[in-house]
Amino acid sequence: METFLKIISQLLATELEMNKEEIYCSLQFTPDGKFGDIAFPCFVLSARLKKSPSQSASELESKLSPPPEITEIRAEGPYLNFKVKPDSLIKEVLGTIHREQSDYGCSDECSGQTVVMDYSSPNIAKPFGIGHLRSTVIGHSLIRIYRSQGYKAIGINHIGDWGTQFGKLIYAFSQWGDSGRLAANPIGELFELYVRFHREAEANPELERGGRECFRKLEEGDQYAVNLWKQFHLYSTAEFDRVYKRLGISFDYQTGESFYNDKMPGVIEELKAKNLTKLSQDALVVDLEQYGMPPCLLKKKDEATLYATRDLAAAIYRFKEFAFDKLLYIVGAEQKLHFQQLFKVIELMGYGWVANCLHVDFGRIKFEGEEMSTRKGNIIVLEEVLDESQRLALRIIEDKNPDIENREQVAEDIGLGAVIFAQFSSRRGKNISFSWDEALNFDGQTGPYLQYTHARISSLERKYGKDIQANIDPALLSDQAEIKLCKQLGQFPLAINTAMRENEPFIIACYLLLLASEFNGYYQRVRVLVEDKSLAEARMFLVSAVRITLRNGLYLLGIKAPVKM
RNA sequence: GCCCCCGUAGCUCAGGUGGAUAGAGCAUCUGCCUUCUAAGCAGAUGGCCACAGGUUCGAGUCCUGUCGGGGGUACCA
Repeated sequence: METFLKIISQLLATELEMNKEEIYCSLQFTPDGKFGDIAFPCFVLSARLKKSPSQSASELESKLSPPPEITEIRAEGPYLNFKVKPDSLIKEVLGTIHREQSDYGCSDECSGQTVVMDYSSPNIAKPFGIGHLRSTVIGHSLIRIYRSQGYKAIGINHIGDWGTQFGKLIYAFSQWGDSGRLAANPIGELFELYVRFHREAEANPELERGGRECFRKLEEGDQYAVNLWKQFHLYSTAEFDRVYKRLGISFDYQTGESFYNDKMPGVIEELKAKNLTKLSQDALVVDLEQYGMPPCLLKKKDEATLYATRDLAAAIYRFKEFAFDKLLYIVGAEQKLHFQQLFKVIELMGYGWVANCLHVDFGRIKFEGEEMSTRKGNIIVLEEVLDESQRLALRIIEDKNPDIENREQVAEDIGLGAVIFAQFSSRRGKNISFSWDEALNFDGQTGPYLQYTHARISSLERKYGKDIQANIDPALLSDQAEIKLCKQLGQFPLAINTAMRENEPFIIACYLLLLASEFNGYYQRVRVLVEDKSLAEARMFLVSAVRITLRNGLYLLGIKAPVKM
């Protein structure tokens, strides 16, 4: 599709003596094919030519003569619309897809650049809750999206394994813990201790003091505290690994907060040397009052560090280590202020690269309207959701396609598809309210809908049983729906690019739903495997391109595309 | 109190930098499986885009205010 945009922008650039890139960017796809395929909005011309947009459009219409790939140039009000010759469209788009296969949509536009992403970041000693799902799947998807555009993408799981909460846990364990119970059911036991600590702390504030004291000891290297912490860590990462394996996610680095322990003193020294710190209420802070923000706390009055200290050390370390062109934090919107403070401090330290740091925020997940709180113990364990989703998928498979081989695996793929896709069902800024009904819905705008579409086309390919021919006669694909599908297919690279620029995998999810919906409408109405050999060949060429694109898109979202379901 | 985000169909959400008739899905109702997987398709119902002003040729989109919801606001992350 870019081919045609380039041809048109070249044509207009020559005629108007304007910048080609500028025109290229302003071109848009028409709403519904009624007005041709590609539109040039003439609003920008009114100031230049001192004419109304619609006047400019109609003048351009009479001046321009269409190149061979364009059948029609027409002014419609303020828009100048171009109609692409169907033959060219079909050959160009479908040809590209079949040639590039799983690379369709990829580009080397950003090769040579490095992006570092901080995502997932669950806390040890707690179950992997549904609250951490968003960061995990958005980050994973963005890694794949950036890589598809040529970036070297480095994924870091910034595990929450340091901080006051572990002091609390060590304290709780020292009071009520039991090694036997811990070994038998580590996460369950730790979770109970955590909840109990917060419950009892409400009546007895002494506990909070004990927790803080334990964290300070931990930071000082106290043997008892460190040993316990190591155990918690080991148990937790084993649990996380199980979840990540299931989701098909791996990280380049699993360097949690504790990794930056030995890097904090140097950063604090640097801040002091740059005269940025001061003592306020016995705590070591960077004052940000003149920037309208509360101070950034580096050390508590008991000398213990805070997460801002660790994030600061982490950012500086990452730049030294990876010399990134971009650093993304896939972290909930409630930490917005924290990142503003963090970035401001880095800026004050004189590091220009802070301009390339971005907090990619997202809304909360609420459970059927209720706030979820780890402290109070009402948490939805991700594995339970995945289990339930798989179970439901299995039930449907047994009902609809009982003879399928390895049904457990297919059910797992579908179940995961539903849960993961649900995370992309709205722009990331929105809060998501989790409900079992919606999470386990396989109808309509869902992952299984896309997977089902993919499986049906795969089934067609099996029935067809031959290799897809590339030298089809484009004139055989003359149905309006066929042209429309080609246009939609041609916009896939653009969708990926937009998704990357906006750090918004949702864009791809939307694109795929539209593609699948257009395909399903076509498939319902038009028979693909017809008697006429060359017609069947041509339709398979189209339909198979849809499958390739669906699979590539699902891959970018981190969702599997089974060939049967 | 102050700062940030949000308010579009009964519900969940789309509507890239203002621009061509406000769109999907779910739910409800009606059709479509002797032909490529009905996890599908076609259709119907459903909207003073929270409210009030303003900017302009043009506002769901931008500005101000009001109301309603969410988040943040120094020793949690």
